[in-house]
Amino acid sequence: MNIGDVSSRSGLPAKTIRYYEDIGLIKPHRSANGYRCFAETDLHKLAFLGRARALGFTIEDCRTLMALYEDESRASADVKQLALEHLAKIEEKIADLQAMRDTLGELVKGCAGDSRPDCPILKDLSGEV
Amino acid sequence: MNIGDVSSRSGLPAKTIRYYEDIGLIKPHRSANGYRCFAETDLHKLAFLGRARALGFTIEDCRTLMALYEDESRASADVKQLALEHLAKIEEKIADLQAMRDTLGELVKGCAGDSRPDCPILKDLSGEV
DNA sequence: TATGAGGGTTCCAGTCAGGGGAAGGTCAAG
DNA sequence: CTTGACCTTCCCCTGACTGGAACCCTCATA
Repeated sequence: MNIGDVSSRSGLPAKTIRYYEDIGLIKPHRSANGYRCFAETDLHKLAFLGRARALGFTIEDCRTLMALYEDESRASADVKQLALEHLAKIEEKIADLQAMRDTLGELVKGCAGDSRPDCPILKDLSGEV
Repeated sequence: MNIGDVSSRSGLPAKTIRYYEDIGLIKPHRSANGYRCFAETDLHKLAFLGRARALGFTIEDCRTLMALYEDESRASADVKQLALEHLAKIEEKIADLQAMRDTLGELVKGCAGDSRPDCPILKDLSGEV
């Protein structure tokens, strides 16, 4: 397969696939004309990466996950720990964003949103509380 | 005030303050020795920026917000619109993260986390569903 | 007077995960 | 033979800083 085929079959942009080769996540062969030549296993890896990235794992996490996946003697505890750490980061981000949303929501609620200059949002930002 | 003073009084790192000058958000004067020389109004602006950034506004949003703040004839509707758009982005991010959390949470729940290799997390990532 | 600590300055490079686009090689169809 | 769709490498760009090098300024102390 050429890169266009893997791209459409994996859903990943060609740029992303080249980048993943660049950082050593995949190692496709080359055809005589210099084109990348992907096997089914490469496609499988790319799909794996796409799903892991969609769950928010970092590239380095993905590298570790792939290594675990390929290691038949892995302990599921190692996978679970990585997932739990990632889950904790997600929870933290959610909490941060919710705090922003709550504060901002309150400010928006108090703002008339008309043609007058008086505005509690700016008032809060400027520190006049 | 020197940059160290504004840094501790605003809570922003000196690096960040220099960066804000670089991109034109503030324009402190200079002393004879070349040091930045901050007035109270600069400190006030930096505090404004710090609060806006803490609410997740982008730098460009902050630029707009500051301009609105300094424009006495602004309409609060403009501020409110900016805030509402930002709020919508926050909501979207929260929803994305919650979807990740839910999926990942399910996978983690199903993983024994022991010394055996069998792992539903890797199974899901590899597409064997 | 030297010197050392603790400010300050500029500039360059790196972060993360790719995206945009230029310049050029390859291949199948008309 | 040319056109158009692919493919290649290469370099710069993103946001919002952060780290570090190399150098300057000021003051207190030995």
